[in-house]
Amino acid sequence: MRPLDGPQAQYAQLEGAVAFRLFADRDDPTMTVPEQIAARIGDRIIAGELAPGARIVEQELAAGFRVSRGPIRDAIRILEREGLATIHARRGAVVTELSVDEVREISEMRAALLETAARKNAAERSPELLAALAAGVARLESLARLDDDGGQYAETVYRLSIISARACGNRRLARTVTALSLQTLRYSKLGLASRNRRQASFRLWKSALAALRRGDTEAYVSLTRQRVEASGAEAARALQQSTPSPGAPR
Amino acid sequence: MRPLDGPQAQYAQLEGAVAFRLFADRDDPTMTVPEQIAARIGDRIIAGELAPGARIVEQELAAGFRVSRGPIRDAIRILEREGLATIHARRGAVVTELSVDEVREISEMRAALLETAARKNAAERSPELLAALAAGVARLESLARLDDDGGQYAETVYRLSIISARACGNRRLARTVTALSLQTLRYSKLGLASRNRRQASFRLWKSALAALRRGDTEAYVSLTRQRVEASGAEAARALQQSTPSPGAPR
DNA sequence: TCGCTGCAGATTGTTAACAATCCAACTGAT
DNA sequence: ATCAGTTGGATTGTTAACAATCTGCAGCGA
Repeated sequence: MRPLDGPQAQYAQLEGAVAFRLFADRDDPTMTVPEQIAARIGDRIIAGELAPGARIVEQELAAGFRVSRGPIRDAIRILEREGLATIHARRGAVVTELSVDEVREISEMRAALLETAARKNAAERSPELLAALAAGVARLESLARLDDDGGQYAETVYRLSIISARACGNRRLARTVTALSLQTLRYSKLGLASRNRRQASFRLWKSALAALRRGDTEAYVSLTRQRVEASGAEAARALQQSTPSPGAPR
Repeated sequence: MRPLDGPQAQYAQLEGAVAFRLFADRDDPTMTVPEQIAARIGDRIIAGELAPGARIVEQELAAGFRVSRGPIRDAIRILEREGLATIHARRGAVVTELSVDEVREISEMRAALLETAARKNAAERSPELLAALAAGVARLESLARLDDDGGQYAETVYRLSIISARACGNRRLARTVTALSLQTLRYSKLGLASRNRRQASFRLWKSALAALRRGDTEAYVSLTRQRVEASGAEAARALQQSTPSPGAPR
């Protein structure tokens, strides 16, 4: 973790690539220091470097980023708003740890919102969206065959969902879908770890794209809902299996 | 605005009734000081005491609540998360001012989420929910006839929406619906200012309740979506009329 | 009159020290 | 051995002072 350049760079930019940012598309081109710090910590959470349940200690981060605890506190609030951190009053923050039920809840919300987006997408059928989806689905096809942990596939699905949400024109809906997807991305990767799962997922995407191409709104909407629900169910199943059942004897 | 009792009451409760709190149903029974302050400021925003666009100055609030700027900053972040305040980096915070388009965006999200909730409600048809809805709709009937500004009617509708969202069992969805509804409540009141509008709204509620009672899921879901969309459209229309058209001649 | 420049006050952002709280280990009695 | 009470260290919450930034306006020149 690279520190800031010094106290004189109070409002300066933190260097380093920042992926997966929720509010990266904001009007503001200049991110504040707490926002940049939140972005860097968020990246580490998504990458799995900071495991779910891990404590987030203000002093440690302050030392790491060479700032005082004030901006760090701000950054933690931002992470909480994005759902990546959970603050327990007077007991500190931890990396958010989702239960199986919470993964299902998030999936249900994603389905509702992405269905709305899909219906608007189908009504508009903009060439830009079709091109972006086609490119993404092509990428999915090759990634589905790959023999890795499914991380790249899951990230591509994540990006495609956001493209679809953004294209519907409802910025607030897009932000919410992004936040929800980001929270479950860690768990979606688990659900897409096997090649079979990825290929089943890919078939749904392929059918959905075909439906959108031929202007079959109802089929596109229905397939979109199906693939969101399937992805959520897979993530929940994988999470349940990875967790040693809490009530099991011995 | 009543100040805190003094520095020794650092973690004490702020006195005074707090209505319309978003996170009131939290696990934590003890609210932190910034949360209580945010709740009090939020109340003033909802009540219209702080108008949309009004500046929120840290020093003023700090003096009013007799705390330093730290907790006030925290409170403003909470209000931002709830959508009631908008922070402009290094330029301070203002009471969120929604555009007509933003009201429509929020309405669209509410429709998507409340439709999902309605479907689950209809599948379960719990006696508790039916009773709560019946009581609320009865209250709507009498309020629809009243000759006031529609504030009470709008607040009852707000509460009914939340009851429905909570009953579906998805806590996250309920929180989001609550936040969205809270943001538009100020504008919904405008849309329900005339008795005719309230009576049209009431007819939709009455039909929806009847559909739920007789187990007609599709009708209940469809009527729920209709009433959310109608309410959003009314709010947007009222907001547009109340705003002197920005591009008007002269 | 209009636009530019550079102060000055107001306000936000940051810091470091102090206060309050939590948690876990220790104590001692039953 | 178990459990209530106590104590100390780690950590969060708060404060007040200082630094950086923004905004409006006076002054100046064209």
